[in-house]
Amino acid sequence: MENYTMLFPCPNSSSYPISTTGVGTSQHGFGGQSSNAFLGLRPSNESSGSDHEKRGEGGRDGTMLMSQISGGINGSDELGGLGNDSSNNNKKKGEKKVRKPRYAFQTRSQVDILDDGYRWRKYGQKAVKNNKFPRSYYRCTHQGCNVKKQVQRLTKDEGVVVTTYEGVHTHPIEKTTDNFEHILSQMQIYTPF
DNA sequence: CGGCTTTGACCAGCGC
DNA sequence: GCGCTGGTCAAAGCCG
Repeated sequence: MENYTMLFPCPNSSSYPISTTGVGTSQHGFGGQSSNAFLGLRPSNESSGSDHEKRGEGGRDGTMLMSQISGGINGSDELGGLGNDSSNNNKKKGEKKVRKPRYAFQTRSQVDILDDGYRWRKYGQKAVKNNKFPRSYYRCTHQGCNVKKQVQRLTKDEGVVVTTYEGVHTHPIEKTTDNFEHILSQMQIYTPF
């Protein structure tokens, strides 16, 4: 499966009484880059170099743990396409497959789709192995924006939704609401018991 | 009628 | 080489 690298420190956890847990198999340890990764979704170059060194600063007491999935090969943040012509350049023939860095985070939420201010169109759904819930694939509907996301609910804990973003939006958020808080408002308060 | 979801088919990568 | 799995496409249907 994919490798997940944490990178969502969410500094003041006290403000938001939600709890999200880190996405499972983080083989690379925390990559705690304190960026506004979420909604900014800014890729980091480190995925390409495999110099994942753990900087324990972030994520440990964070409420939302964000993960970067280095799809195994190379996160070449080029994020290229973004508005490129029809075919995505992810798969060129004869070339090493270049995969955009992906960011995943788990949230406890009743709803699968967190309204992050962007508009998404569903383009696929697949049953995944070892999971009784299907994984849904969404694409940003904004013209020229190639951002994708996957949404999956965990079998182990049906209250946990794993959202994986891939790419960076090339346009401003469409709903200018305080989206992050909106997201948080949709999350269920997590009590360990 | 346009945009979105659903769903089966197709394709590519990967492990055996 | 083959089968499995993940990811995407595209046609059909639904809904506002």
